[in-house]
Amino acid sequence: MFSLLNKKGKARRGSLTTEHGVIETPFFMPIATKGAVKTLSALDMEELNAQILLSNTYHLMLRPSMNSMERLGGLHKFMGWNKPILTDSGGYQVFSLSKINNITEDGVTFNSHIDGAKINLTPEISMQMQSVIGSDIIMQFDDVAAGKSSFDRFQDAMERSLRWAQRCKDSYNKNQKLFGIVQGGVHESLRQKSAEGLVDIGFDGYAIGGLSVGEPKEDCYKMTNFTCGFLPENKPRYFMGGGTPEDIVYYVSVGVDMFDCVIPTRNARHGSLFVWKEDPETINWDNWPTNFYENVKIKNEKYTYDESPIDKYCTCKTCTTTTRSYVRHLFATNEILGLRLATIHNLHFYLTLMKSLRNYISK
RNA sequence: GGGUCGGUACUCAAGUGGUCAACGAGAGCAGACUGUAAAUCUGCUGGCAUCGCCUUCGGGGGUUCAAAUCCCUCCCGGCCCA
Repeated sequence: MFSLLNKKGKARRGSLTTEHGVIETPFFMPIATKGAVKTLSALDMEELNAQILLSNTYHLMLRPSMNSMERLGGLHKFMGWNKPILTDSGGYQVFSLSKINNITEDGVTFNSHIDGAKINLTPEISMQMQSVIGSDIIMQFDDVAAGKSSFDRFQDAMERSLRWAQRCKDSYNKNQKLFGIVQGGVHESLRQKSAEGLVDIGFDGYAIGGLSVGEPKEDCYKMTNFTCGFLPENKPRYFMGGGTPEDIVYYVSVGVDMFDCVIPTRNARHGSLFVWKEDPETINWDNWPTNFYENVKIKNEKYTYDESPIDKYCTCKTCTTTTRSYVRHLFATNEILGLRLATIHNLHFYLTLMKSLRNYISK
C-alpha cells in the first residue's frame, strides 16, 4: 500500500496506493468538510491536480445523514470525484465543538450545531459512517485535547484515544485503510506511549493529532519530530490539520508524508494570499528554508491599481488570467468570484509546494 | 411674502441643557485565521497625543457655572398657504 521510494535526511518520498488511485507523497489534502472544497467543484480540483481530498464524518452525518449517504452511493459518486478521499472521524469536532458536546467512555454526544438535535458519535458509529461514505482512507475516532490542557487532560485524552483506536480496529470496514492517531499533547512521555500503543494494535498509517490547537509552535515542532521517531518507516505518516507553508516544510524534513489544513482555503476567502519569493521550480530546499514566500493581503488599498498578477511565478488560472487590482475589486464589491479565484490560487500554491518538495527529495 | 419641518463626523442616522468627540448602520483602513459552526472574527475611523489636551453638531451672536441641545438672527433645503 505504501512504498518508500527515496529519503533525504529524514524526509521521505513515497507512493500510497488506494482504491481510487496512487498518491505521490508527501502530499497535501485540500479540505472538503461537507463534501465540497469551499467555492470549488470536483472539476476545479481535478484541474488543480489535487491528488486526494479530505472530508468530515461529523458534518456529513448531520447532512446529508448516514441513511442518505448510503442511498446516494457514497461520497465519490455524490460529489463527482473519482480520486482518493480521506475522511476525518469527527474527532476534531470533539475539540472544536467542545462547548456543545459531552464525552464519555462510550463516545461523544453532540448537540448538533445546526438544530440542537442529539448526535451520538462512537468509534463504531464513526467507522460505520466512514464505510458508508466510502473513503479510501479513514481515521480512527479520537479525543482531541486543547493545546493548553493540563497533563491529566492530555493523558486522559491520549489513553481514551488509544482504547477507541482498538475499537475502531475491531469494527472498521477492511476494504478501507485505517489510520491511528497519536495523541498526548505537548508531553513526550504521553506521545511515546500513544505511538507505541497504536503500533502494537497495527494500522495502515499513523497520524500525529492534537497539535496546532493552541500550544506554542516550538512544542508542536518538537512533538512532531519526537513522535516520528516512534512510527514505522514502512507506513505513511500524517500530520493532522497543519500548517503554514514553513510548518509543512519542517514536518516534511522530519519525515511526515501527509498534510491537510484549512489555511489555504480559509485564508483565501479572507483575502490572504500566498506568493512565492522565488520560482518554485528551481527553489533550493537544502537546509529547509522558511522564508520562501510572503503573504499578500489582497484587500489592502495599495493593490487598487496593481495590474500585476497575484504571483508572478504562479501558473494557476487566477494568476494567468487576472490582476491584483481586479481580485481586490472583487473582494471590495463582495463578488463571489473573488473567493473562488483566491482559493484556486492558494491551493495551487500549497500543491506546488508539495510538488517542489517531492522533486527535491527525489533528486 | 406667510406658515411649518429640517440642516449632526465620509454617507445615512440617533441625540433635544451637564454622564457627548457625540448611539447605531453603511462605507473605509488595518489585523487575525492551523484534522472548517468561519464569504468569518477583532480593532481603528475629528486632530495631536501617555494619562490627557485641543477644535467640532449650517454661519454669526446671545442666555447659562455648563449648549449639538434654549433664545435671536442670517444662509440653505422639503412641504403647505397666498
